[in-house]
Amino acid sequence: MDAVDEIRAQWARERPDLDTWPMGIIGRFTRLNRLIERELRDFFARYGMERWEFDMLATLRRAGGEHGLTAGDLNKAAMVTSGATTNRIDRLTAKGLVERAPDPEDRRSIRVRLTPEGRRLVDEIVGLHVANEERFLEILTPAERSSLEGTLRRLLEALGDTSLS
Amino acid sequence: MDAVDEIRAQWARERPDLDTWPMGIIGRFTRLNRLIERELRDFFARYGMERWEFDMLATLRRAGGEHGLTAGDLNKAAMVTSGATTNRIDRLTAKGLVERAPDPEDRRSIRVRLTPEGRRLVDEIVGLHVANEERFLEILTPAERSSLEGTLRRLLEALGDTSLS
DNA sequence: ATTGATAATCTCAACGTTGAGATATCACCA
DNA sequence: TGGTGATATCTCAACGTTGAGATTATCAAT
Repeated sequence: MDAVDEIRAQWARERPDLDTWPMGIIGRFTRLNRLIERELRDFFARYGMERWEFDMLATLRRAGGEHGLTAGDLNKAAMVTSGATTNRIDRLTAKGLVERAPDPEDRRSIRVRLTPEGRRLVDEIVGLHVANEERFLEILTPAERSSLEGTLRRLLEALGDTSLS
Repeated sequence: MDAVDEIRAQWARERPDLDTWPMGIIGRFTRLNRLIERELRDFFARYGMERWEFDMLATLRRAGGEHGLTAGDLNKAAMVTSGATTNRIDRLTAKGLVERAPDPEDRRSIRVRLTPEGRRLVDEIVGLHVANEERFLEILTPAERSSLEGTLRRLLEALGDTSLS
């Protein structure tokens, strides 16, 4: 019996004509996400970071290469508007964690690269971040983890989330 | 192969020492949630509503009773701060969908009640909302749905999401 | 080469939430 | 009964995102 069971019981009492089964899944996605977001925020706060800061550094780090990513790439990865990305690049630049460079292939674009300090920071934290995420999932058996992952992947594919770009 | 598989492949290339399996689940929660949020926003926009408006009306509707809920109850249900709730009650009041009434038992509190128009509106939309949510899940078999729901419930219970209050 | 359409980034006003503080009320106990 | 700490709501300045628009550069086609 969790909060979503309570919500569905309320609906069953007030609107017995409705079958609210989809809330049993989508409502739980929503709540789970909020709880995880809160935990992640607390986690990154311990390192003096906001979540979006880690996300941007991690996006750059895992992309690899010497040339960094364009502002547009970072837009898409973070799923925010271009104004927000400009602002975020400005702030990480002020912190000395990334830097802008001209894009040699397209003068409309810029390249955003990790500084050595930015790279050091993300490499230090990413392992701790994964270990922290493991905490939330440790009550699941290996079989449950694998089944859950497979189901989520199928849902994402069905919704068209098939590519980073 | 979805976006999360790509992300994990990037990490495997750049940091082969890391086992990023938790991202296979938590990363998918995050992305699934964002996609569902976008769909729900579009859905409610078709009825001239924001998602928070429906959520507040639905919270009041399923609670039942004549007396409505206090502002604090609505705070907790929406997981926002009291300032945001004051603002939202103001706006729904201006639209004629809810009304404030004094709380007979506690003069610090207020009671927020659906107006007849608010109740009519939420009763009209909630069925369509559930049908819309079904769309996202229709590719799952009944067995998968039930297994997924059970796993999510266990995760929520483990994270302490056991009550609405 | 020129033109027009498309694309990438930045700018900025408008908007909603946050978080801290103010006010009023309540519950409890000395 | 009066006092103290807790609680409920509202207020408001600060902040970050959005969405539209401006600017500059590129591409496609002639």
